[in-house]
Amino acid sequence: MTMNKIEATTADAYKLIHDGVLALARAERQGIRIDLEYCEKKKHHLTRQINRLQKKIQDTKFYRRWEHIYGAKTNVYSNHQLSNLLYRHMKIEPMKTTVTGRGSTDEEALNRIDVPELKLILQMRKLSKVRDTYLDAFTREQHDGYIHPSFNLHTVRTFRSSSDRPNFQNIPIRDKESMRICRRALLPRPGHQLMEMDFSALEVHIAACYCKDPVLIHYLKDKNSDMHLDMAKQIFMFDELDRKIPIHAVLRQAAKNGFVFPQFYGDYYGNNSLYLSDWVKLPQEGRWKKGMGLLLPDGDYTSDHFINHGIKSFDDFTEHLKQVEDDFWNRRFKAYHKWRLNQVNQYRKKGYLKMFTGFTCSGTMRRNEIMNYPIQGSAFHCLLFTFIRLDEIMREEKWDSKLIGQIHDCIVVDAHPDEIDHVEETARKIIKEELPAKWKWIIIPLDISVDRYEVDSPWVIK
DNA sequence: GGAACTCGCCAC
DNA sequence: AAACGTGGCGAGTTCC
Repeated sequence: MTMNKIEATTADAYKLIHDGVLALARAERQGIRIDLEYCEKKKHHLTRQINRLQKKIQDTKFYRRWEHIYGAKTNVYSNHQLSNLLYRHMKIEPMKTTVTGRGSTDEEALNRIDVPELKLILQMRKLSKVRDTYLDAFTREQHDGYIHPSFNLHTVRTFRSSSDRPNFQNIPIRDKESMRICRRALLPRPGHQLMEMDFSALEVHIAACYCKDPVLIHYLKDKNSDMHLDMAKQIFMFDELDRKIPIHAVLRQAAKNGFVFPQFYGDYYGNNSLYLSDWVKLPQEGRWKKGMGLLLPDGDYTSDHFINHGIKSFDDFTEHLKQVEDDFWNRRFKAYHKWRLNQVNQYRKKGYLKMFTGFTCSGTMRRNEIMNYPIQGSAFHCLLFTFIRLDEIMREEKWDSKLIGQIHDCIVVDAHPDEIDHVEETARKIIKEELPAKWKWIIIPLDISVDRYEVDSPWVIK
């Protein structure tokens, strides 16, 4: 068989890293402006809130029981102590254990225990996370009002990037309150505005480039098709769903986060079943009774709907998802499945994996790692190339706008308002023209979505 | 008193 | 048979 010469070499990979390091170093030197005064004020404010919560906890019977065991060593931040208190002294059955076999005290576990004081502990954890991991890091790492996060290209097994001091790649966004508090601290330069350019579903597009699964390609190319909605129909057994209707969109979201993505990462129906039954608020033991769970599009409760379709318990639901999974890989995405099996076989034969971008993954890998590394790495390399080219053009054309960071599939720009349209156009051109010209293996058009923040306003989503 | 580990939790 | 990929980081704990 003749080699289809679309794959890059190790030398190409080296060049990408070399150019990438330089481009990222320039972004590091620019830095991100922070609102120091806000950070200090907010830290004080959070400290007062945390202290109030701590006092409230210390005023309870629960705390006195804790103190009875640990005396002067009692510490409400100690999960070790909390675990002993709940699972040894109070003899509560742990819902799950940590890797070392202790009863877990994470958010999910605490939420299942009917002790009101645990809500206060969780609230304290959330506030101290924001204060200690983010605001405190910003003020500690800042110099003249700018932080300069490092972007590393030499630390990650998949040849993705990482970021540290401070980590720019894990600033809260999902939780609205944490997002507001942390991102309020990050500002554009005076007269500028922040903008983000996100690749849309980048990893899935790259996965499709690797496996060339016609069904997956169709889902990505055809705007009228919707993979997550189709999976929601199958999982929740509806003939028709419309993503524009809120409750339908909720089921779509559940299918996406509770089935499709985990499956792509190598998860299996057993975990999907736990996640999804929890999502629709149905119990994981016993027979389901009428009137349980969320209200569904057809006006029935989830349990009624499922019972009508022959699913009468959590075990039935798990069995259903087992069939959905089987259909997912052996019918719907059978070419993707075949590619995954082939990846594993190739690795077993050769002892390493080669990415389309020229990188070699070697060392011992588990099955899921084998299937994920090339996709994750190559996806990031699309971003890195775009970042390098933007940086070059920015310097050539002497933009006042500055690249300031990158979050795996998203580029963050501190943009001058007069240039912002041009920045976006330039990025689109790179992605639509240069990238597929450089890498012929990109057989599905990539796209970006752009978010613009207001002039002189922080990085807060309305 | 510091290194290494555990746990939890933030992002993609 | 088993079963979710990649990171960084802070606080608590344990080890030396």
